[in-house]
Amino acid sequence: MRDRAIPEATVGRLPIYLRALIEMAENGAATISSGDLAEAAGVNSAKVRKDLSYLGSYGTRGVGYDVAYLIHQVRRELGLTQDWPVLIAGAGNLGHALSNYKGFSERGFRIVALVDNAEEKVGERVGEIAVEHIDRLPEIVRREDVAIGVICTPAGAAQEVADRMVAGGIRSILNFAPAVISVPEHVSVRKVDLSIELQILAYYEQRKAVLAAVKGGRAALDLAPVP
Amino acid sequence: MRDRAIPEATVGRLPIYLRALIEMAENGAATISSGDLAEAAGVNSAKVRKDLSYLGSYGTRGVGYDVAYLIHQVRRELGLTQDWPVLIAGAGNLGHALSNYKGFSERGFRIVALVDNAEEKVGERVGEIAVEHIDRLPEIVRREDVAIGVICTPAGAAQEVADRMVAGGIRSILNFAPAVISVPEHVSVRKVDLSIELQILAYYEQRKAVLAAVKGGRAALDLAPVP
DNA sequence: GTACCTTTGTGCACCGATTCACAATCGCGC
DNA sequence: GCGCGATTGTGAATCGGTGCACAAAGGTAC
Repeated sequence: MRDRAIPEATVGRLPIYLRALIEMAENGAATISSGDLAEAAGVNSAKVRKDLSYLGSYGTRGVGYDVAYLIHQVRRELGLTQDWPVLIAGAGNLGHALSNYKGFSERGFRIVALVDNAEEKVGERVGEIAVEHIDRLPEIVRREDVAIGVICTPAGAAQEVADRMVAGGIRSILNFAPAVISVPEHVSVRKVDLSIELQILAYYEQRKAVLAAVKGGRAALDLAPVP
Repeated sequence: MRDRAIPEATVGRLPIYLRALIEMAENGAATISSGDLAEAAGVNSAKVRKDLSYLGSYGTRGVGYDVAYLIHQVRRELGLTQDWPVLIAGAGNLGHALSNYKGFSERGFRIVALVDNAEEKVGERVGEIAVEHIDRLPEIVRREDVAIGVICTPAGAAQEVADRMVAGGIRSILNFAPAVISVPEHVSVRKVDLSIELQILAYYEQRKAVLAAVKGGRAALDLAPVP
C-alpha cells in the first residue's frame, strides 16, 4: 500500500477526517481510534481504517492513531502544507460571500483576487481586496501564481469565464454556476450546484410523503392491489 | 421498470437533465435524443437512457424524447410540481447570499424565512424578507408548512440548529456548515462543504505537480530506481 | 407495404467502493 | 517475558453504478 493514487471516494473523505482530527487535537487528545474518528466523521470504522491505510501504516494496533502525526500526514497527502492562491470570478452575492468566507483562509486557501466583467464593480472593496476587471486575469494569475479558480458567475457566463481561466493558466476550477462547463484534459473541475442539492432533498421529501400515504392505507392500491 | 425507488446516482443527475431540457425547450427544440441530452449534461448517452428509463418508457425509438413531456415527467418525479417553502438559519455572509439566490426561486424553492440567534440581526431586511429570531422557528415552520431547512451557521452552532429544526418539524436539511450533524432516522440531510471541494482540487493539483516532476526525470528515482 | 435509418431500452460484463470478519500486532500489567 | 485486551490492516464477499453492444421498434421515403 505504499504507492500513489488514492481512490476518489477516499480523497473526498480525507478533508472530513482532517477537520475531525483538528478538533480532537484542540481538545487535547493525543491518540484516536478508528472507531472514534469514524463516529466524528459520520462513517463506519472499517472505512476509516481502509482510507487511512492508503496513506501508509500510521496506526498502532491496540492503541489507535497519533492525532498530531496523522494530521500532518493527511495535510501532506492533500497538499495542504502549502498555501493555495485562489481567484474568484463573479462579484455577485455568492462571489462576495465566498471572498469573505473564513473557512477558506483557515485551510490555507488565500483569495488573492475577485474579478468581474462589469466596469461598475471594478474597484469595489470586498474585505481585504478590491474587485478587478476580468481582462486582468492572466496578469493576476501570473503575478500570484494562481492555480485554482472559482466561478461564481451566472450560468450564461460560466463557459466563457472557464475558457479565460484556462487560457490564463489556471489548472483547477471550482464551478458554482449552474452550468456544465467543458475544459481541456489537464484541467480539473469540480462543481457545486446549490439548487441541485435542494432538488434532491425535494425528491426524498416527496418520496417520504408518498410512502407515508401508502402505508396509511388506501393509496396502496396503486402499487399492489389487495386480492 | 415501473416501480418506485430510483438509484441515488440517478436522482443526482435528474436535476442536471432538467436544466438542460429547459434550456432546449427555450431554444425551441421539440424533441431531443439521448445523445444530445448526454452532451448537454456532460455524461454519456447510455447513462441518460438508463436514467430516464427509471421514470418510464417516455422515448420514441428512432426519434428521441419529447422535450416538454420529459420536463414534466422529471419535474413530477423530483417533486418539483409543487412549491417548497424553505427556511434558512444563519444570517451571515452565506445566509444572505443564499436568501438572494435566484436559482432557488426559479426552481420552486421559496425562501420564507431567515432566522438567526443574534438579537442585533433580527429585523434586518434581506431582499423580500426580514431576519427573525431563531426562537420563532417552530412557529414559522407551522405557519408556512416548511419541510426544508438550510443551515448557514458556523460549525459550532450547526448541531444545535439542526436539533431545533428537527424539533420544529423540519424533515430535510441542507447543511453548509463544516460540521457533521446527526439527526433522527426520518430526517434527510445533505451537506455542501465549500472548503472540502477546494481541498479535493488541491489534492489533484498537487498530484499533477508530482507526476509532472516524475515525468520530468530525476524525481522518478523516488518511486522506481533505475537499474 | 416494405426497406432503411435512427434511436431507444436493457441484458450483461466489468469496475470501484463498501463492509465484514479475522489474523496480526501492539501496549500493559503482573 | 508472558498472556490479555484492544485495535489495526487487509483479504474476500458484496453491492451499486457504469458502459458496451445489440435487439426491438418507430418514422420516413418511395
